[in-house]
Amino acid sequence: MPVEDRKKSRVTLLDVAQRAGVSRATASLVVRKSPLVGAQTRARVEEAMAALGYVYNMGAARLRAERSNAVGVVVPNLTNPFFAELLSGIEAVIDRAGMVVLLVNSGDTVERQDVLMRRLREHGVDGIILCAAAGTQAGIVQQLLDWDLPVVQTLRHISPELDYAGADYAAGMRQAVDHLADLGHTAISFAVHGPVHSAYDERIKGFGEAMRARGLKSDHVIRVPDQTAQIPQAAKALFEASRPTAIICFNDVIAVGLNAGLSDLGLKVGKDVSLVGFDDVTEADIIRPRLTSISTAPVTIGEDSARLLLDRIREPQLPPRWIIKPTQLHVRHSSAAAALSLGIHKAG
Amino acid sequence: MPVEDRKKSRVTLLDVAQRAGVSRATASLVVRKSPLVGAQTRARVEEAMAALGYVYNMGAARLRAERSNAVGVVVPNLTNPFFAELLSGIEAVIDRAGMVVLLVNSGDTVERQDVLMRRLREHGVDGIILCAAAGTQAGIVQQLLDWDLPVVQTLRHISPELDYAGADYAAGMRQAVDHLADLGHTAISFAVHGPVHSAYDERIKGFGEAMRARGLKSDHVIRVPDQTAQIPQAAKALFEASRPTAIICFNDVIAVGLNAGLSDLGLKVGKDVSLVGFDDVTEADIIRPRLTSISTAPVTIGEDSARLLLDRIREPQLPPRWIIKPTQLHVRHSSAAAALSLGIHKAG
DNA sequence: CTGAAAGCGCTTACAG
DNA sequence: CTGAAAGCGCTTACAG
Repeated sequence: MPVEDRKKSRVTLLDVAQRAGVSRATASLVVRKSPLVGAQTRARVEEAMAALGYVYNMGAARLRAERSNAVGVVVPNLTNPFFAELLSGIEAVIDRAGMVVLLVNSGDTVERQDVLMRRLREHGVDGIILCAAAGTQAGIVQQLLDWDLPVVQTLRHISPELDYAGADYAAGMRQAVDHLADLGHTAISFAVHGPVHSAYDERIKGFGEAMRARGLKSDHVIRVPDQTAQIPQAAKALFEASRPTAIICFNDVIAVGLNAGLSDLGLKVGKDVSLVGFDDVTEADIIRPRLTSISTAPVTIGEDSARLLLDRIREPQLPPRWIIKPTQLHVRHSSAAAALSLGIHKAG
Repeated sequence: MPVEDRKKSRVTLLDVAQRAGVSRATASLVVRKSPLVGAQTRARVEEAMAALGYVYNMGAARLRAERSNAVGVVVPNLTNPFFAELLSGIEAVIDRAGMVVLLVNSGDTVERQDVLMRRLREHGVDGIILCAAAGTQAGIVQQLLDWDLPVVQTLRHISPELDYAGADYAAGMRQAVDHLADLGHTAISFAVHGPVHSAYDERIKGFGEAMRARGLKSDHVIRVPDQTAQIPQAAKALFEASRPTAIICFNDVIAVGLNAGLSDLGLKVGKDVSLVGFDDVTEADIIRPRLTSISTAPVTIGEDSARLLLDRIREPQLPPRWIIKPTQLHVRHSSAAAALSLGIHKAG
């Protein structure tokens, strides 16, 4: 038959009901797996669905039931492998719940984020997992409440009133500092980059407090380029600025870049200078020297945030919950005792 | 007012129309930016929408109009940075079209893929971008035609009847082989892993043909572990098997892993042995030695596949189109003249 | 456990 | 350019 006719003849729940000899309401109950329907009735309906090639129409269901089985996920960036892992955790949990992820990328700008949040809302998502763009104002929370839309914050938080899943970044910095201080390092720099947000602040603050707690100077915080490709070149200036014997990195992207840059300068990482990364991405174990890093388990954070959202959709009145996972120090070969690191002064 | 009431009082197009003093149809035309509406009428309606906090209900629109402004994207894997880049390209184009991405992860199994394709269909997506799970049968195409659902294949193809966006993998292998042969290498191995699909076959075939074209033996194809963390350990066996002076890698993940494994064996990559990667991910330039690699531009492929899908949604009767991008050789420091590579025999 | 009726919020012809 | 009516496919009470 012609295409027109095929389109017209889309099979509906009524068709299924008629073929099965039941009412539309009963067919609807079968689709939704209600226990109210008897076994043989259910079987007849299911057979009819199969025979007719019935496709459930979420759109129609959503219109009546105010439930879309879709959640929005707003990330600031897709190419950073860290966010890909986060997304992977989110997707797995949402998928298991029989729901679907609407993915949007804010590019870390609040304007785009605003447009995209509206778009998600128009699409009727049941809730949103938000890794807020840098600069997002806490005022957004009021808007979200007005919208009556469940939201959980992930990795970055902007308000105590909203659920949050993240890692204990300050504790992670403490682990990094203590590890290096225990190895005898005193001149420790912190290499950072990227936009400023809660996770940034917590790391900066964590670094400062941990350094001071060990009686060390905490003012060696140095920004390196945001562009991955340019990070290696930043190694030189970083040294000339403060002559560190050890460097803690804001993330593993920086660590990998500086590892290259230091080697370009003729320095042996893990001998002349120690390097500690942050995030512990898969790669940390397969670069040389193997990278000592603080793991923040992005997949787990993704799973946590998805579970928080599912709970909140189910029970909107729940008080805000924060799941903050401890970080873990993975010692590998890029960090070593300070005595061995003195060789760095050759580099000047 | 209580929450119940707020929910009830969801503002609809009718509310907007009444406040603006027009009919619902007119308000609908304004929402859809129809040119049929006069400027001052439009202004009145828009003002009413703003005043009332109107939110367009895609679900209702879709029910009537059979258009969801959402496309499904099926990937086999999210944690591989390569797919994240692909996704990034797709998302950018779909976003620019005012549409939204439904993201699902098949885990590279056809069973999951089947479930997820159905789910996307129930959600009423306007089309699907499919990076088919390994083992997907060409029979799926008939199902897709029955479903009347626009689909474009990306990175991997299973049928000539469907649109496809990818890279010329065979040509890429030729570039890699020619580059190494030009440097005087004759004992060249090909390190592969992962599931078997069209892109896999094309690379294997491309390697074999290119080697034979240069009069070289093409049987040194060696599988390394799929698990990234285990790749470095595979370097030793790889050598004992065939004593290559150069290795071409199926992708950069393998190249980075072997780079580490070779260095663990005391071999200098780019001197004792040459290494050529495939994909040219960002990282290729920031590991040491810098990795010679064949770029396949995943972001561009993502953009291409999204554009193909948008075109097909607009014009379903278009003949199938294939966009196959040329690859590019990026020579860096991991590949060098063969004479320098003889030192490898020390490793035995 | 099942049926008849109403309605979710929009768009689509069809008149004017 | 605008209005009144019908209907997309489902679910929700309400009776039985």
